[in-house]
Amino acid sequence: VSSLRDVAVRAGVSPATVSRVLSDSAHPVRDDTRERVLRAAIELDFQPNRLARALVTARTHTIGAIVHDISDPYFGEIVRGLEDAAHLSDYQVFACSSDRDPDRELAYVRALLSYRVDGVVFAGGGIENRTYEAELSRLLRSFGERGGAVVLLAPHSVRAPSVTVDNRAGAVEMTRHLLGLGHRKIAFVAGPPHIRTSGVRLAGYRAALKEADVIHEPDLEAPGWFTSEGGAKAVSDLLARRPDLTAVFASNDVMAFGVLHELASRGIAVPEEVSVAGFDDVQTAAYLHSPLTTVRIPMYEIGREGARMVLDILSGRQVQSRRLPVGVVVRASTAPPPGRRR
Amino acid sequence: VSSLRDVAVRAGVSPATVSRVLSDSAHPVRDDTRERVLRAAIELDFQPNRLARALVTARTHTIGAIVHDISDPYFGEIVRGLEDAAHLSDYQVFACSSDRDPDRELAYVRALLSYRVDGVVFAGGGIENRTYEAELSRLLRSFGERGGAVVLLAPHSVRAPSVTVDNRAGAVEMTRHLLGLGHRKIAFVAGPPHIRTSGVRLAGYRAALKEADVIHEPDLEAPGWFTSEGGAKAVSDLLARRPDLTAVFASNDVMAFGVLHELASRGIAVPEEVSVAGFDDVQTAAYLHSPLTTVRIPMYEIGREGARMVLDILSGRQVQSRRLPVGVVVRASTAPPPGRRR
DNA sequence: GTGAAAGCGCTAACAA
DNA sequence: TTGTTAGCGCTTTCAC
Repeated sequence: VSSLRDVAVRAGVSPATVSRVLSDSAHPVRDDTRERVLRAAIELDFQPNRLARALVTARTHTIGAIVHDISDPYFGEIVRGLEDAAHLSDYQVFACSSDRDPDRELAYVRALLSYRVDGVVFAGGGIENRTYEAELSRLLRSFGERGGAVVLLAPHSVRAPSVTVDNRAGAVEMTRHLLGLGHRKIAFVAGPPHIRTSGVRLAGYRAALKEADVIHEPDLEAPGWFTSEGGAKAVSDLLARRPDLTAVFASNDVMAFGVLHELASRGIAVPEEVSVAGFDDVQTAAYLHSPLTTVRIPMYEIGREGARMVLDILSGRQVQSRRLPVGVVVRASTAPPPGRRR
Repeated sequence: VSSLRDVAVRAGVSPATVSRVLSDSAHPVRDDTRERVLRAAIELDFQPNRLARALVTARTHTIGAIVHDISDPYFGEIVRGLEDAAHLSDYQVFACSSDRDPDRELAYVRALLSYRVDGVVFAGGGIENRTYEAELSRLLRSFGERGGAVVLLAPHSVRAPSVTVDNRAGAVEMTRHLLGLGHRKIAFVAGPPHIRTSGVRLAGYRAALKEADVIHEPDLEAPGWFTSEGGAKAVSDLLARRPDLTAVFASNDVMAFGVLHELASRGIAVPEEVSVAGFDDVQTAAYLHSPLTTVRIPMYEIGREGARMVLDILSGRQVQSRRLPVGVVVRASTAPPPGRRR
């Protein structure tokens, strides 16, 4: 528990000199002095207090990441990417799970600002809620004014540079894939209604149907809340009102898992009787019994680029929002509908 | 970007008074003074600087969590539990993914200590490596001396209070389950050899075999590194040398996913031809086509209890290591071996 | 019940 | 090249 002062005393120099050596400043220090300082620091097992440093430099070397749920593999991957890139530049990340609750999210943002994080990254789709959006943009405005970096990794009401994918295009592409296989009764399992990403993916599905002149049938849509349980529930509701469906497009993989499970437990064969598609390409998606056809989102890269963008902003570099590619990965869970099989 | 000083000026009081009001200290403050301070704080949108506070109180209200990989659902769940419990007491958590690399882990620990976290939680099994273990215990000793709390959530060389499960018993129980079904050629897919948890689970498997007087055959064991890819690789190696195996016990679920995938791609039916068991009961385990029989580890609770334990230590309460229950969850992936079927 | 002053551990002018 | 000084924003004695 020694301080820089102790090191100074032991090395027989002033605290300033120690600081210069240990924070390798541009200020010149004679080589043998440097040596002595270094030796003293090692002997005392000195660990600089980053709080004290941050207090004067106004840089904490920390990034806050707001995610919906860190235990959701989608966010796990993103945070891992963030963390790895941050670590390379000696940054630490605070991950905060808001559970898509506006109040909890705001509370976390306030806490992060109190800790004077250098950057805040929003990994999940923004919550659609007037007061939340107003309050958040107010908080972030003052954060930005004092030099904080804000980066978005999904559709959001806040205006800030982003690293995103074209969710709409991904949904369009997957829907086309299913249409191309001959499906016409394609059900859609949506995310939570108040999350922007949900709406964007849904819009892509609808657009692709329209483009193909397939009538849009509202009773083929059901919310699945981006959870496995929700996906299972959704498909059982869908089956109840539309036993004629031949494909289910779950707008994230975790829901697709629930869908697959529910179908299996009803003895419905995938893809022979019903095709199932997901979205995200979460790690385990490829390892299912019937490997999941899905839209691949480069989550790790999104996180990594997000962290890099934060660091770029902080070092005054100009940044531009980026779009990372998405693409359908066809695996075994989709096939032509029963009638059409050759 | 206002400071406590600004609030003081606006409220017409001294900084000390503002501090007393805002950090609700025991020190008495007249009600109307308090009012004025509160109002001024709101008007200025004051956000206390927690770094400055931490510098004087020597408490940062942060906990560092060392995990092997935050994108692994096992750790995702634990971190979520940690985070939720920490959040309730206004604590934030830093999650650090070490990739089971001793150097990276030590680097993270040093960084956390530099940030003066109040507690460090080791979520993953300890790495077996002399220098690592020595250096780590040295770091943690001084950390403990200055009031830091250390809690372990898995087998570890470091000595500290822990929240763990009986990994050995879990492995024993699962092996017995398989033996009970009539299996005798039970393969075991192990975790990374240098991680303590791997060894403990392996020991449980071996002990159960011995107990049942089944000869222990080393060629029925293969390392799977706690990853899906590793699991897939392991089972294909196992199959090559032991085509007679009738069950595979993967010592974590993620590896079991790889095992299931590999078997499926070879057209081997689960559980009809080969039974598969996992360990952990990760979220998606229940949602597979053939829901996985596994040893349930209460990950969320482990994390939650871990955070509580840290907080207890910090508030000077006496803590005792805890054991949380484990138990086999029988699902569809296990059944009697082919010959024995009635 | 309130304020003045010192100081947490560090960095950054400014002098020397 | 080194040291002295001031101060980051807060809490906490100690007076009053």
